[in-house]
Amino acid sequence: MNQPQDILAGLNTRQKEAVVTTEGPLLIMAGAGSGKTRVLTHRIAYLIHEKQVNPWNILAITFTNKAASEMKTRVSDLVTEGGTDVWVSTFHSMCVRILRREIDQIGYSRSFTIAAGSEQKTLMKRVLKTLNLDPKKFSVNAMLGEISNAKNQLINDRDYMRNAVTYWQKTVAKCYVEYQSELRKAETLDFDDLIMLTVRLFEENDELLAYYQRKFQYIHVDEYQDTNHAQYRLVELLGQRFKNVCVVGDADQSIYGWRGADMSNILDFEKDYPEAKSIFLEQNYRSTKNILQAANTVIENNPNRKEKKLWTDNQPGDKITVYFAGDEYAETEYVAEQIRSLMTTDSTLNYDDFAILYRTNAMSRVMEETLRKRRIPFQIIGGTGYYERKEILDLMAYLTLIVNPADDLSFRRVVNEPKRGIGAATIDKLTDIALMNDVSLYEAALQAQNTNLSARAANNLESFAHMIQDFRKMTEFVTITDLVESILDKTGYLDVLKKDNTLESDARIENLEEFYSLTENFDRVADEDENSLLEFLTDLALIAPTDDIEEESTEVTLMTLHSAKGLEYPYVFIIGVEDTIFPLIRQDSDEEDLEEERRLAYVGITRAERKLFLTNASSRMLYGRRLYNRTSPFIRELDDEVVEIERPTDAASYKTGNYNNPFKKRAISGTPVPGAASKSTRRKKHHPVGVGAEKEDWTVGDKVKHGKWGIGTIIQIKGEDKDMQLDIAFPSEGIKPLLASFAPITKIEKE
DNA sequence: CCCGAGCCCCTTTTT
DNA sequence: GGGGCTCGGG
Repeated sequence: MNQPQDILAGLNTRQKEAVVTTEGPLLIMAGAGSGKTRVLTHRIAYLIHEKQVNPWNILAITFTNKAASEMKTRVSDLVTEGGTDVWVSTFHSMCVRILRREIDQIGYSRSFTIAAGSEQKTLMKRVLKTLNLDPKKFSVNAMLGEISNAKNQLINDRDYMRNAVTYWQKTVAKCYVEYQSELRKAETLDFDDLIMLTVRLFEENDELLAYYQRKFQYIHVDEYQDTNHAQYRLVELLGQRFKNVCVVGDADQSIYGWRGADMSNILDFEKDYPEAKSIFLEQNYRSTKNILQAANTVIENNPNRKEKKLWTDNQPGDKITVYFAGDEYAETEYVAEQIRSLMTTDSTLNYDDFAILYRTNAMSRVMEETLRKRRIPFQIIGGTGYYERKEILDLMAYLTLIVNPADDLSFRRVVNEPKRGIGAATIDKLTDIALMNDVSLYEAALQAQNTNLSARAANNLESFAHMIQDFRKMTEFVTITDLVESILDKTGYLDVLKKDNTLESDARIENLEEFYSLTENFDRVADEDENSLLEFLTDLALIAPTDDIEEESTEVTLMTLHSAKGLEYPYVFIIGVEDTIFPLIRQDSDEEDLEEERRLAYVGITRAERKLFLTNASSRMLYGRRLYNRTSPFIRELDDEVVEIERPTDAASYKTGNYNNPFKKRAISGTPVPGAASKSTRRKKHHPVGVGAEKEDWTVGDKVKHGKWGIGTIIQIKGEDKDMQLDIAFPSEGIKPLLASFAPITKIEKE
């Protein structure tokens, strides 16, 4: 079986070439569905089998943990032994693994914990407060975003401070320094620290770097188009010695720019590695000709793009169905009905042959409702899900504090949860005490008796700290499942919920019980010798939404377009394909953002194997507001010949249907045909109400001045009062849909 | 110190 | 539409 010819069997010429080109830098430009995972796994197998490379000298970096474990399995299937010794992991997991061994060299504890999402926010909120900053001017999100960007650029807090020029930068710098020092004190790293500190570790320690360079003789990076600068640098450092760096990716699928991903990493690979070979995989094995043509014509609208054309030997297949619904309910009904009727027609189909994709998580709710009503089983991937629930976060904070008592973030979260008479005033005092003695809150609490705290408060704190101490001792000899059970019991957490006896508390109890399936799974495979609690928490922190997709389930899968990257389904629905929603346009969106949105559309379209549906609604409720959106330009960009349009047959819903024919060509790209606005929204009296620009009396044709984009013309008015939306054409920016109550605009008086 | 009511905010995508 | 936060009363 395991002969080299088997390893190359079934690969096309280009794929074979990519597999056997093992020495030196290699760029594999792999279009969607061109079999790149196959190439990567076969290449690794080939290295082991044919080139006698030790599995442990091979590194492969994937985008998600799931992709990593799949790759491991597939490599193991191809080689006789050693498949599991290959390092296959995500950047973040790899860095954790390295840091757990080495981070003490740069002064951190090796049992550091990881702060994700909501924890970072909580911390940043406190930072803003301590620095007395107006949260209206400096939002937690903006601040964290800026710091994340800096870290992705390998700029640490001190460098940032040194280089800060503007008031905004100087303020960010202060926050960055404070944020970092809090994390540091808590022996906690955020996601970006994992990469940045690993790079720092290597840059400051030649011997250590040399060790890992010798270890990783063959390096593979998948989804290279979505690497950021820090990750780029990490690969560069590791690959310097052997230069056997093989990167795989597709610039057209670069969709993580907002997260610091830098497409030029892949575009400039040949410059960075002058001796690099490039191989292009352009034959698609996944989709029908029509689907590919749709994908190709859409992506061709991106001006800044390297020419590339996917082709396939597959059948032309069905046309793309574009459906115009009246509102979001009609839209989801249509999707549900299609699934039902397709399954009736073709009995070989299963629910898991269908995926429903959307631009924002918020859009899953109506879809969810409809599917539930129609009794179609489904799973939702990602979103504000399980791991963001209060009770789960509380429980995880307990576990984190137990394993890392220095973690003040977790301490704060659970010290009075459930209520045990330790209020804000007490915590403030304790914080001062801890600060003065240079100890953690936990340590300060252990000795609360010897302080000026009231006897009652001190007692409460001490018994809390002792309880944590006891849990800490337990970890040495009980499973995580037992530990969790003990926490929920001894802290009284479960009791409080039980006594509450409301629908909500029942749900929380259920969620906590679900947590046991995680711990039990982990306990089953846990290594006796390792600090398994720490490992358990690390795994949870690094989990990606798609890691949770149930392979065996027979359910329809709902997820964002981002989450769908790398996946494929016979039938794909993309819902909410409307202007300003997909592409998602925000007030500061620019041309580059639009191109990334288009790449996202490309990713979405190419997920479909057999049949693609694009749906939209002429009116939809979003974030408590009813929006009236035009059809997405992406629909307009499709070739007429690969599309068939469907509209509601039911007269009632047709009434609210989208009157705008998306294929009616526009005078100038982005400028609507005169009269295209529906009658109901065009000429309405807008009475001055509210506080923003909606209190003005606007008419189509009015000239306005925008704070950022200068002078523009109103071309359409939708909704009224606080829901008023103005479409304004700016000479340099094109058309921007603005929510009047937020828009920084003023009317220009006629001269 | 706790809890509830009302107010306010926001509202993209995720390792 | 919904969740987090503040403020005021007990």
